[in-house]
Amino acid sequence: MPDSAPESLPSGGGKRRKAAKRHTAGVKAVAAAAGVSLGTVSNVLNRPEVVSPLTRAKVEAAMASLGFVRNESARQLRAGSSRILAYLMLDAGNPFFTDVAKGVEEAAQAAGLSVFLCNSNEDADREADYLDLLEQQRVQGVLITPIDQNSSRLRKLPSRGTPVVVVDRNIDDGEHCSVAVNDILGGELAIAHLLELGHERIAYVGGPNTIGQVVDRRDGARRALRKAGKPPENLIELTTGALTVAEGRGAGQRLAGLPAARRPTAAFCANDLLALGLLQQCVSLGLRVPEDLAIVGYDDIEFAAAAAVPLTSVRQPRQLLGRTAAELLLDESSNPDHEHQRVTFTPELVVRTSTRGTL
Amino acid sequence: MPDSAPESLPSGGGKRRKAAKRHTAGVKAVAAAAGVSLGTVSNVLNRPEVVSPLTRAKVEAAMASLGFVRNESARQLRAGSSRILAYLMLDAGNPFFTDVAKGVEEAAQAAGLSVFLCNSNEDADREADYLDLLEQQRVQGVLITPIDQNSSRLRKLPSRGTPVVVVDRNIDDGEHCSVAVNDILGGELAIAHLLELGHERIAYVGGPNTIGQVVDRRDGARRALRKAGKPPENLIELTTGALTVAEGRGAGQRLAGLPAARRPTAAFCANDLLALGLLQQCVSLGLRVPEDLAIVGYDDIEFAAAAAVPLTSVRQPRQLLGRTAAELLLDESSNPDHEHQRVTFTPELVVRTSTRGTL
DNA sequence: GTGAGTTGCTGAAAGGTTTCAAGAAGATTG
DNA sequence: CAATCTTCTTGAAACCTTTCAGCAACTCAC
Repeated sequence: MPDSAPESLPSGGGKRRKAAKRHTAGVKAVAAAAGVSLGTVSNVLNRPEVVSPLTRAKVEAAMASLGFVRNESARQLRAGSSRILAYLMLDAGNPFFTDVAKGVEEAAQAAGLSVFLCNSNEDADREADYLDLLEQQRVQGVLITPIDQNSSRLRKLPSRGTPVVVVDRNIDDGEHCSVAVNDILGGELAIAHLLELGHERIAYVGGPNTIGQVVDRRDGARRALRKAGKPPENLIELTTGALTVAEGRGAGQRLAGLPAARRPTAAFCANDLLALGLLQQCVSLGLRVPEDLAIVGYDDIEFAAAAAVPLTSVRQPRQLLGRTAAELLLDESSNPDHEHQRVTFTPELVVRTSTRGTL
Repeated sequence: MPDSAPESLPSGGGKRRKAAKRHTAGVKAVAAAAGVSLGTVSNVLNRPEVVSPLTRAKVEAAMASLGFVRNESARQLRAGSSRILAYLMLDAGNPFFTDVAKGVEEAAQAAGLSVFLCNSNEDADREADYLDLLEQQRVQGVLITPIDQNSSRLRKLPSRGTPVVVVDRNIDDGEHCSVAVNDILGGELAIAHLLELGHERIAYVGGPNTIGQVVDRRDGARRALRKAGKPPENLIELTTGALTVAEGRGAGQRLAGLPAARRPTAAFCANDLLALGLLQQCVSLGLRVPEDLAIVGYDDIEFAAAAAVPLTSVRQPRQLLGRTAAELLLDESSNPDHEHQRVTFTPELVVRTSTRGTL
């Protein structure tokens, strides 16, 4: 990587303490300092209302002066409950998922919980590692957009007491709730739109096929063709290795390299990152969008509207997706009568210049 | 929010268990099942090489059949160490920070640690809450891009044993390492470029001024003017409430509303999100970029190059920033001779159409 | 066949918190 | 003033793991 070299590593400040030793005072020290018992300190922490204002003040003063920091491991070990939710994301670099995360955070905050974000980065091993870790941490629950929805790990968690809600994917194995958007319908909307504009040869850009969304959107595309009475070969599949801008550029290269006669006149991309990369590459190789190649993306991320050619895209209710998922998770972990649910939202096509041309 | 309503909440699968009780087997149960002692099970977990292959197999079989999941709280309480780093981000929705996070994950993975991402979302209260939480969790260390670099909390953590590295900001209080890019220089580069193109009245779009980067980049801008012998009033400050696309659009609205005579001919934005919003709004209001308004962004996120008008931007070594920060943190928590360092990288101007026009 | 060295396993203690039954002190009632 | 309630506080047990000194059994050399 030809990135900037450090300009200076100079002056820096290795002043104080070296490798700091943990020297935190515990409840015991606080109790001694305040002249009360352990139980009382714990009460100040957990049930302030049962302790008299005077003692409480003493204890709080002691905590402040000793710099007491509650040891959450010990708390959780004894109390058995965690105040943390985790959202294991498919790709933290994709604005779609960070918007979903915002919805999750919103719901968690309302319930007084905190959220840890984990990024599997479309890597099944990392996903598995994180699932193990989160289970060992005994988090209150896990939200996940899985790369591998059939992972045995995924199915095992709930039966061992860690609730799991699957986000942006519908799974019906009776073990978790799931919240999704109808991806088949989304694919259908996209292709129906392109067919209506008169396109015949259409590329589908997406991959890998282990990702459920990629498959569903493609199946929706096929369905649209079928409904329109077109042969399935009219959908040309361009498989990518990931759902990223860089892969989109690669696909653009491949597409633009085809002789004009054989080249599709439109491309439907499994997400907006691919679409933006494809768009960028095609434009820079001299193809006109949408005249030479119409492009439809998926997700309608914020950057889609600001692209070189504003992107037609299939919009999903991102924050709502996250919020709903978190609420289901909270219900599962607090409501003894919880029943697993599958919630499905409906996507919506947003038409912009990349298919329709200037108005 | 006029977002899609649930299409169906039907069929769902409330089949199995309701609110699952935690019924995890512990080391004790495993020991009993395998016919060995607690200590041996622990050895299998932590020092597999000291236990004979035969016993190890028995124990592992017992673990598998009981579905043993190690309780990390107990482990950490006793062993005293956590295998987790946290990166507390300023804005998880900003691709710049997710790229930094990638660098962090890379370095952590190489060291066998996991990363939890937290999003303060430019909210000082949330930042404070997360800092408390992470300290209580006794994470191995905290990486943070602070919204409030003078927070007392921030300074207290290291003295209590939680190493902190400040990312994308230089602080010299002798309490932490920090890794940053020279933002003053970055601002200077941007403005020098605009001056060279002949612009006289230049807007600086950014805010709030509690964020260090916003201030430094502005100061760099001022310095460039001074060096060129221009009066400081030539820099017109447009203060925003956050560094987001939406705020950028708002600023665009304000700019475009000015009479052409008083309107700046160029705008330098504190980050690319603002720049993209500004660009989008200005274009949609009929301004031509760069003819009516030249725009320079900051960060050079992946989407900058794919924008309606490819964006001139100040590039920072994002992943390197994260990787370096994580490495410093690891050094701090493992090397007894650790000395705090301030590492500064050098930014680089990437010129594109938004200032230079078509070539 | 004795003593020293290995190897593998054991059992109790420790880590910091929460919980809970029970006690102490003070207030209220008849 | 005894009896009953309240209001606060207490101390020990429990949560699940890791650690470590020590023990048993075996091997090896002389």
